[in-house]
Parts: sequence; C-alpha cells; structure tokens
Amino acid sequence: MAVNLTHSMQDYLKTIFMLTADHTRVPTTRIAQTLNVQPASVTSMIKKLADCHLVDHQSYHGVALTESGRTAALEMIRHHRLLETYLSTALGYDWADVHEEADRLEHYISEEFEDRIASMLGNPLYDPHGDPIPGRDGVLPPTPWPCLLDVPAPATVTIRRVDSSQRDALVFLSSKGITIGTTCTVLKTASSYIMIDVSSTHKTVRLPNAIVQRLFVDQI
Amino acid sequence: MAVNLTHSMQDYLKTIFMLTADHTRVPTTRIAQTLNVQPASVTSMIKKLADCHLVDHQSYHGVALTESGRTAALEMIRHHRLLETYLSTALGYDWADVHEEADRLEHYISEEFEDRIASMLGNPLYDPHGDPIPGRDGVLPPTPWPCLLDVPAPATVTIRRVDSSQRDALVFLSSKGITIGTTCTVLKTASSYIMIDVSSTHKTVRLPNAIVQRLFVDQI
DNA sequence: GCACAAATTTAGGTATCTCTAAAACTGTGC
DNA sequence: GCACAGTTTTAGAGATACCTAAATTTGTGC
Repeated sequence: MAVNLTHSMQDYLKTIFMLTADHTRVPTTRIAQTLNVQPASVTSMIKKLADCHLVDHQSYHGVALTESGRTAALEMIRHHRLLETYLSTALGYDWADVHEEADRLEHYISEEFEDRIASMLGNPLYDPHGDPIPGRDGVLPPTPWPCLLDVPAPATVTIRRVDSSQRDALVFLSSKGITIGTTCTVLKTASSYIMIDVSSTHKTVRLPNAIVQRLFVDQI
Repeated sequence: MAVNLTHSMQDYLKTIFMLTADHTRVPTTRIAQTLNVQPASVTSMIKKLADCHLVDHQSYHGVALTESGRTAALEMIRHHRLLETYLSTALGYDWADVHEEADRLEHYISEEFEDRIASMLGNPLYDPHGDPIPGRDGVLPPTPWPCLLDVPAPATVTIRRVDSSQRDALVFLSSKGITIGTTCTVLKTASSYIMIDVSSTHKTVRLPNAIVQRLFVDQI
C-alpha cells in the first residue's frame, strides 16, 4: 500500500488528477498528450500504478485515481503550487515562468523545504495563477469563480484565477496589465471576443475567446 | 564536446573534483565509496565520461578531470554551494541540514534560479561552511586558512571554514556555539585533542583531533 | 449486426545506471 | 622475479521508463 513513488509515477498521478474533471475517467490518449509520451508508454505505467492500487484501470475504458492515488497527487500539486508561489513572491519570477521551474523541482524538495516556504509565505491558499493550494491535509481551498465567458456585459469583475496551461496566454495577459486581482469592466460581448476596460491602466483591451475562457472572475 | 550531462554524470564529475586534492589522480574505489556504488559501476561510468572527454582515464591508474570536466564540475559545485547558502540564509536551515537538500536540488535548478538566488544573496563568495563558491566564470575564491591542527597554542583564531563532510561534526560544533566567524583562543594542545575558549560563550571546550582537523582558521 | 476508424494494449527493443561474479592487472614482499 | 593481496575491469543481468510496430478492442455508421 505505502509505496515509494518514482518521479514518473508522481508525474502520471498529478496529470491524471488534473485531467479528472467532474469524476470522469481519463483516457490513455489524454495522458499521453499531456505528458508528451506515446500511448503505449502510458498503458505500461498505468499498469504499474494499478499494481500499487493508486489508480483504477479498466482496460480500454480509461483510468481514475483511487483515494491513495488522489492523496499522492495532491501532495505533488501542493509542492508544485507552493513552489510557483515561492518563485513568484520571493524570487521575483514572472508568472509565465514559474511553471517550468516548479515542474522540475517539485519532485525533489523535502517536507522540510515545503514547510519552510509555506510558512514563509504565510500558508497561502492560492498560487500566482489563482489555483488552489492543497493543505497538508489534502484539502483544496474553494474556487467558486465563474468563467468570464459566462458573464454577460455590462459587468465589472475582479480576476481571481487564470488557466495557466498555455504560457502564451499568461504572457499576453501580463503584457496588457491583467493579473490576479485586476479589476475590469466588460464593455461588449461578441461571438468570438469581448472588449474590456482594465481599471488599473484605463485601457480598453480586446480579449479573444481563447483567452476569455481561461479567466475566472468575481462579479462586483 | 558539448554534451548533455545526465544527473549521474554530474554527480560523478562533482565527486571526482572534490576528491582531487593537489593534482593527484582519483582511484576508482574512492569514487565508489563516496557515491555508495560498486567499483564496477564506477568503471563503466568513467568510461562514459572519458568518451565525452570529461575525464582522462588510464586503466588501473585512476581518473582525472579534463578542463571541460572541471568546468562542468565547478558549475555543479556552484549550484550546490549557492543552494546551501540560500537554504541557510533565506530559509533558516541549520548548517548541518543544508547539504542533503542541496545535493538533491542542485541538478534541477535553472540558470535563472541560480542567478536569482545569487544576486538575492549578494553574490556570496563562501557558503555556510566557509567553502568557496565558484563564480559563473568558474573561478574559486581563495581559501588561505591553515588547519587549526597546525596552529600552536597559545593563539587566538577566527573560524573561517569547516570541513562539512561529516554531519556529526557540524552538529557537535554548533552545539558548542562554534560556527563560521566564531573567535576562540587555543589554551592547550595535547596529542589527541585541544582545549579552546569560545569567546562568544565564554566557555572552555575540549575538541578531539577528529574535529580539530576539520577546522580552518585565521590567526589574529 | 457488421465493417471500419480510432483508441488501447501487447510484444519486443533501446538507453541509462546499477548490481554480482569472475577475470585481469598492479605493485609489494620476499 | 614471482606469488599474492588488493584493485580494477569485464561480462552478464536487472530495473525503470521510454519507443515503434503489430494486435486487439471499442463503438459508430450504415
């Protein structure tokens, strides 16, 4: 039951967790795409994870995390998001650059390191992209914010979370002065974009839907 | 020539550098002991390093770093010692605990991470044990301090460097209030120990030679 | 229900780094 | 100058995690 997880097993568990939206099973191909490996490699790793009772695998019908798999995944995600927060807050990294560094380091930091950066940061609940940081107990802080795509104009909103999976989107947003906590007013909703006014810069910005669907906001 | 070094290759190069005192060649067995692997494993890795022109290997007569091997080793040592300094200074680690954490992380930090912690620390020249931190150019700051074993009583000295290879010695020294910068007076030199007075604590401490030989000092 | 495309798994192979056991070499002691 | 102990290398094998290519399974379209 209590297994020593290899670096790769941790990566797979984390990936499966992130791809598990609303209790659906995750197909092999999705994991392969996300990790940039061949589907055949995923199958063999999944077999190994299933042997350790970390995932439930039904041949040809995808995979889901077990309770212990979920716990292990959340521990990696805690490492990752604490590192992102630390790199951003303490070392001045740009929010577009924290992911890559954290992805490498998350496998190698000790519990002591984790504790020290967590308490130095004041045990933050959210990372620089607004993603929730699991507690040591594995509990995820809430993320109740709706997608900006679903907010009808006119509306004034505060950015709470950004889907960080596309680096380009992060670079684009910060070039427009948009980050977590930024307040904007939605001026117009078109079919493929929206127009917003960014309150801190007093500029009007056109956001294509590809970006809008990555923003999650508080309505004011 | 410009090769992608694996994690293991980096470990071997660093080890060979550290075992290379005064231009002697390093025997296979010493490397094996230091890295906790079998001599046969060392031989095969050495072969690989020699293929990449990182070491000069003469069968049955040990190994020495080439110029490019030395450069690569110094880069790892820079990572390691900057990390040790950072863990100690910025995260409050005890000097006995920095080594293990740095040893894992040193392989995975980026040049950006290195640069950021270095400048945050003010580009330090020495790590928490007084070991010199190579510059980005590979130049090692000087370590001119004689071993305390060679300093005759009576003498007043400042601790400048501690051989950090034995964790126990570090724990012992800090328990006695002795660290880098501590000033002591040598009261008596016996054959297997010395007696010193630690100026900050006003206490007399008996140091066995096993410890004394690990201390390097400035005479005042 | 059957054919077919897409998804998935199996089979077999590569690379890295390790191990044990056996063979080869070195240099010292006589 | 030779035997022998200790060191080092070679040979062969295991673990991890990846790959490609070939088989298998699934479920949709007709």
